Amino acid sequence: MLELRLVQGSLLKKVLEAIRDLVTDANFDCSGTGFSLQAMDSSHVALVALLLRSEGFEHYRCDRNLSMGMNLNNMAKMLRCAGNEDIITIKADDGSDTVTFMFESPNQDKIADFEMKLMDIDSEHLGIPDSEYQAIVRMPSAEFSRICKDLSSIGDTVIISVTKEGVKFSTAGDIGTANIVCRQNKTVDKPEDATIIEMQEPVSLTFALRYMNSFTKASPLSDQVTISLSSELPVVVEYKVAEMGYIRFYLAPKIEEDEEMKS
Amino acid sequence: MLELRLVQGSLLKKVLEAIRDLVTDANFDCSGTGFSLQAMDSSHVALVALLLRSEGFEHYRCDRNLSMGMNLNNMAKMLRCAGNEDIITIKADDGSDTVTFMFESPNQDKIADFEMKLMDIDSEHLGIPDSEYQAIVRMPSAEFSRICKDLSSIGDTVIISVTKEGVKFSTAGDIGTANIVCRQNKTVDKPEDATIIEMQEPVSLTFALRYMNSFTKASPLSDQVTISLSSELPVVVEYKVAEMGYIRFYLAPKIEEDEEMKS
DNA sequence: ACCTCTCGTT
DNA sequence: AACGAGAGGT
Repeated sequence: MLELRLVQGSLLKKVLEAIRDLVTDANFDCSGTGFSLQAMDSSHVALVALLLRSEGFEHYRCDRNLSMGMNLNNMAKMLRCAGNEDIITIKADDGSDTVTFMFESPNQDKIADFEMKLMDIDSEHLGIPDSEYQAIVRMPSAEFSRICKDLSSIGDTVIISVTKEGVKFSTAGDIGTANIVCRQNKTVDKPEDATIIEMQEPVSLTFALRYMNSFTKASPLSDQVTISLSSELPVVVEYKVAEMGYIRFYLAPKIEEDEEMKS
Repeated sequence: MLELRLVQGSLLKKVLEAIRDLVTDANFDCSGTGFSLQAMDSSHVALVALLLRSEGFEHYRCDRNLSMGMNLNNMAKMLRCAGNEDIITIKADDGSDTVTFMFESPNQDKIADFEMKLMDIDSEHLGIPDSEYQAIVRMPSAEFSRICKDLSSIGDTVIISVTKEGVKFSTAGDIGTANIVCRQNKTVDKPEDATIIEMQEPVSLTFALRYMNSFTKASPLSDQVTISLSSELPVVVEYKVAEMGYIRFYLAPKIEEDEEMKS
């Protein structure tokens, strides 16, 4: 028996909007720790890891670990039927092949329940080691989103270069080139406007903008985004989910063309 | 000679937006009583009945009964040219094959007149008897609209079930099922938020969501909608037009599948 | 915070 | 033409 009651239901709605265009089917894993998901995108290039800790739920009952395979498009369709102020409860009976989403309007006048079929999905759950990163950039998520969107109208890839003064996003395409530099800025009126760079050593890596633009769909979840970079490691683009956990996107850097030739 | 002056011209604009995707051509009937329309939708499944009483007009002159056939898309095109604050006057000369819409801006600085060709439309005018209904639900029009829209992302039909505690909207589709229950609620801060159920006996009927979603285009006309249900009778979905009359939509229930087989 | 309106997109 | 996203207003 599973029963997870989330007062701020809009969080779950946003989580699904954030990952549904990257991942079509995935297993949600429930344990005492929380409600989590790990999945590769459909082209097996990027990885999404979601964690919503049990303490973030008003009520969290999970009698035994459960892995529920869901079609994220169908799940998103149902969650779109919840109001932004609704309380969302996720329910599943042991051994059942369905999951129920219950939506309660703030004044309790409207109660909706949506039942969805589960599916069998085989997925290897990767252990993701905690790594040290050469550079960690924290910046406003809206700004990062705007930059990726803007650059993708010029080129297909973005080179992210971090020095301790700032972070530079560069691209090149048929019509020209573009560079956007964001300076570190800690002394800002509102903390959510800050751009903070923690750098061990300069780093410069190249990524496909297509995936970056998918990642930024998570922007509504958090005012800030954290970008963790190291040579040889996938970049981690992380959005906090208020008081509950995070969504992390992993993407391997593009190898420089000359190195690509060597291999 | 016909001359109808409507101070709150936006009402007529909204009326047209409400019915133009259901009905393409229709006769507007003018008499001493008022300005009215009755038409089947293009697939002859739903019926629209509009009444704007003569008392609702600032000036109402209708020398003799007149039936004016109009293309509602063209009429809507013209009315869209009126500002929301404009006073609209509808004029027609006896025997003329055109109608004129005159728009006066609130400060009288702008006066526009649009002349539109009338068309011959043969329509049988049905007498619609006043019936007793097993259940009448009054609820916020925006909520009804949202429910129909949400359910149509899951299934094609809605089952509306009324008990004295509340009204339930249900659907089923490939990806799952959905039930939305609205409780009766008379004791609400604002009367337009109330949900009121007058029930003689429980009733449960099935309707095509496609039409319901067309009906809800009339939501801008009124904060509340009235849904009148009886077995064997078409549902009536009614929106009041402020101080003037109403738009009513009629739709026959779907017959249960097993009964359909018999026939 | 919610809703409306406008704009851009499919 | 209809829908969805974004911005601005209440």
